[in-house]
Parts: sequence; C-alpha cells; structure tokens
Amino acid sequence: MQRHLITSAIPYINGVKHLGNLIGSQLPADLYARYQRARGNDVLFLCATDEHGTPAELAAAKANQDISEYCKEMHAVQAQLADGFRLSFDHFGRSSSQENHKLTQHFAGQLEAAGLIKEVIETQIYSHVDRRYLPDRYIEGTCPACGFEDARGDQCDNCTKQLDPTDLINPRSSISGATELEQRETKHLYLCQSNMKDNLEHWIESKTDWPVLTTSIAKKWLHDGDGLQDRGITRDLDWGIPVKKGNSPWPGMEDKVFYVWFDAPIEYIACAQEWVNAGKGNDWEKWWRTDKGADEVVYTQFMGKDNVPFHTLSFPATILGSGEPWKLVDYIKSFNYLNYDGGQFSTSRGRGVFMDDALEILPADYWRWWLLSHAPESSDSEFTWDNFQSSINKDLADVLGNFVSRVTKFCRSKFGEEIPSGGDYGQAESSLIDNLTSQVKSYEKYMEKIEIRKAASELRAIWALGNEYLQSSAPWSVYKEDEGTAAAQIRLALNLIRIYAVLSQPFIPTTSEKLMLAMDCDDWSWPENVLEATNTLIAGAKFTVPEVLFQKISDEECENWRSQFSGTR
RNA sequence: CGCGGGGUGGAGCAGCCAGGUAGCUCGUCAGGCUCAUAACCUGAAGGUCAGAGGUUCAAAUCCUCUCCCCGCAACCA
Repeated sequence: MQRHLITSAIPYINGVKHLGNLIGSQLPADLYARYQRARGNDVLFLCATDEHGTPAELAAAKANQDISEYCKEMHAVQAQLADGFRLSFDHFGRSSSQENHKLTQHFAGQLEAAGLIKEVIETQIYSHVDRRYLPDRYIEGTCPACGFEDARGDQCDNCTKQLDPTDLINPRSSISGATELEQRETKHLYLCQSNMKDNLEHWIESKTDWPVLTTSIAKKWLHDGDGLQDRGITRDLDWGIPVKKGNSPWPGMEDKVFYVWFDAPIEYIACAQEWVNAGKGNDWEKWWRTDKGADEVVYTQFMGKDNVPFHTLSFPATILGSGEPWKLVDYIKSFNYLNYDGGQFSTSRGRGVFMDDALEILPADYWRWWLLSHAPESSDSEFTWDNFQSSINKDLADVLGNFVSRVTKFCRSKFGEEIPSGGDYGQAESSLIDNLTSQVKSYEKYMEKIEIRKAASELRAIWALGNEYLQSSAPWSVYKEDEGTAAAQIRLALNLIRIYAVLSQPFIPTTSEKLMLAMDCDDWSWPENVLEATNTLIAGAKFTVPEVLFQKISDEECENWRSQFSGTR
C-alpha cells in the first residue's frame, strides 16, 4: 500500500471562486485523491484558504466587517461549496491558523539561522487617507508613455508598458482616490533564494517526468534576466502572521507581518497539524518529516500555472533552506487557464459561472464531468454552453445514463427487480471481459499519470462498451428463444453497472453512490480482475431501477444561462 | 530580439519528446436495432497537419525563419 500526500493550491479567501479556479487545482486534486483511495492506498488530501494580504483587508473593510470575522465567514462559505462539489479533503484548513503562525515563524527563524535572510530597506508608497502602504497595483495615475489616465502602478493596461509606481503622473490610491501619497522608506526581510539557485536548479533538472508547463515556468524563473531573485517575505500590514524568529521577537520588525506567499505554502504542513488537532488524524509527522516516515510518501501538488514559481522555487527554497528533514514535493501537476465563452472569467465584472451559481443550476457531477474531461492540461481551454450541453447530454445522459436505464428496465419487465439466474457466459461475454480488462488497464494508466482528459475519454469508452455489448448480444431478441441466455446477459450487464459505479466514482461520486444504492450493493472494490468483478452481484440479489440519472440540458436552458452569466453578477 | 503555452477535417482535442501510409469525441450523411432518457449500434464523407525553407529514403513529428491566438513578466494573490 502506497501513501499519497496530495495538496491543492489554496484558494484565496476573497469571495466565491469560479469554475476556472475549481478546475485549476481543487477538482483535479480531488480526482486523484479519490482514485488513490479507490485503489486501496493511504491518502492524506489537504487544502485550506489563503487568508492574508491586502485584498482580504480591503474586502473586509468594504463589507464593514472585522477582518478575522470576515475570513471566518468566507472560510465557512468556501468549505460549504467544496462540500457541494464533493471535494474530499481530509481537512480544509486556514492559513491564519495558530498552527500556521507557529510554523511560519519557525521557518523564518531557521532560515535566519542558516544565513538565508537579509534585511533590505526599500521605498514604498504610503497613503495617509487609506492609512496603509499601497501595493503597486493599488496605485493609479497617468501613464508617462501614452497618457492613459487609468494606468496601474505595475503596468499600463493601455500600452502594456511596465511601470514603477513612481513613474506615474498624478498618482492616486485606487482604493480611496486619495492623492496625498508619500514615499516612505521601510525595512523588509528578503529570502536569499539566489544563494540556493544551484540547489534548486539541480532539483528541477532531476524532475524529468514533470509536465512541460511546470518545468518550463520554473526554468524561466531560474534563468530569465539576472536569474533567480531574492524575494521580500514581509509586508507592512496589520492582518497576517507577525514577524518573529521562532518564538522570539525580531528586532526592528515589530509591526510587520509575513508576506502571504511566504506563509501560504507553509500552510500545507500546518494544515496536517490542524487535521490532527481537529481530531481527524493522529500523526502528521509521518506525512511531512522524512525522518518520521515521510520518505515513503508520494507527494503530489496541484495548481494553476500562476502558482508554479512559488511551488517550484520559493517554497522548496524555504524547505531546503531550513536544513530540516521536511518532505519535498515529488510531482507537480499544473494547469493552464479555463476561459469563459470567448473571454476570461472575471470576478469583478461577474462574468462566468461561479461555484455557488453552478450548484444552484445543476448537480455537482455535471460540472465535475465537464470540467475534468476538458481540463486545461496542454493549453488554455474554454467553457462554452454549447460544448457543455453536448458533453453532458451525450456522455452522461446518452452513454452512461441510458445504459443503466435500458438494462434495469429490461430486467424489471422480464425478470423482475432481482439479478436473474440461469444461463452461462459465452464467447461474447468473454470477449467483452477481455476488452474491458484492457480498457480498465488503460484507464488506470492515465489516472496514475494524472492525464485527466485521456482518463475521462477512456472512462467514456468503457461506458460505451456496455452499449455495444447490449447491441450485439440483443437480450430482447434472445429472450424470446432462450430465456436462460438472456438472463446471463442481463446479469452481466447489471454487474457492469456496479463496475461503472466503482470506476466512475473519482469523476462523478454522487452518481456512483446512486448506482450502488440502486444495485443494493456496498462492495466498492476495484475491478482488479474483471472476470471476478462481473460475478459480484449474484443471482437472486435485489436491485431497484434508479431515477433518471442525468437530466438532459435543453437549448432553452442553455440560452438562459448564457445570458444570465454574461456579466454583472 | 523578454519568457512560456498553443495553432491538426465544421467544433473540441490526441499524435510530436524516442520521424515511417493522420486518430478520437461531437456535428453531418446513410444503414441497423427497438431493451432504453427521440436514446443505442454500424458504416461513410470530410483534414496533408498556420506559412515558408531545410535535414532525411521518409516529417504533423527534427532544424531555421515568419505569421496568428492565449497567458505570464517577480509588491495582485
């Protein structure tokens, strides 16, 4: 039995996430976690909310709420939606937890002791009206290059020129519009990543089996321009993890907090501690400390491409730099972006389908199936209602749903609601079993390699095998001449339903449970041996004809949703 | 010369790393079946692989250049 540690990039606390966020990390991670559990492996699957930083503070202020109260509420909202999508986290933690405070401060202390922290005095823009330092993108003004009046401090959206906030003419706070901005000197801690460049490069080079997307982004950061740069790991904010060296104060850094990107990945580890402290587990170190058994763990991370630099460089630098035996990631699965109907999803403009909307209009399995079978693995992909409708109606309703329907209804009308007895499997049946065996192997191969689209396509082919079998064996005709043989054919088909439930569970867990319930069975064992698996439901056992598994999506519904989600939520 | 990903029949994709008669799903057309959610099964038409040049007996696959789309560009997270 293999032990699998699986983490999904932690979603930012600020608001409900859209489908692009979902397919970018949490959903594929869930697929993999469910698959590994189904194969009998020991899995620890962790996710959390990423709660620090300026956007959270601003959102709380806008909602007229205390920041910690805001985060608590938003965490509950996200947890509920994760539940709605059947994301099977062993624990859904919070980066603001006490566990993460302690651990982040611990890492900082270790890095300092290893000589990997330096102090840098830099100039930041301070806004008196907002009473805060403003990150570059929160400063707007006139672009010195093109005269565009709403250029941001980091880049002009009109002429795309990269800017420094001090370049802007008539700079103002994008939060309050205040123009009384002051340049202030402030001291920050930097992580000396450049000292570890060779280490990191060597490590990345050894990962020859990683997706191109992952390694190419990592290498770009290693080699681009002047190479890997040192990074600020502190900020002048109120909400965050106070800067400390372990348990000791950090002189000169009293009013500062760690930068979210420093503490967020550490939450992966802290989350395992939260999992134990919540009474759900009893030993987090065997998952994370290579001196306590974690050297036997296979650790897989899932994330969108924007997260790759932090997971391939910054976080490993933190881990390696600590000099302690922490588990490093073994495989990073990264994703491109999902676009929405000809453009990007937009949180601010409410363009696209968000997790809460999605569950209001259709069950989780519909979304899970479409998103996973169209996961943006090799390039950005696009959600369109036409494509969604076609996939759901064909794959789920016509191929899988209809198969279940025709088998169970035929059986009920000819043999009653129990697995029919009599007859034997013959040539057609062993041929089906052979085909199924090889396709299941292929499905397993893709699931192991986390090639999600291919796995989905293989699963669909496995469903189609059932329809092909029925067509060629034609139990409805055979029944008229040879009731026994028809009984054997239907017995096999009913067993296929159970097998489909087991195989499909990582993709469509709710439907799989419905199928198992209908088959009155709780044997979720993986079909290691397909022949045996086709004899799991034995003659005489009861079953029920399930409700229509998947309701088809009509043109009219599509049209309504298209306009409903086109913008300004 | 900033970097990365992508450009394959009407649509969405696989194949490219390890060159050898272009594959899948949807759509279209024809046929079959009638157990089933007007579903299912079978077959056919349709592409010369963004463009140009090169290497090779042979290129979608390797090399060079050009064009187009998307994303990133380190204080947004």
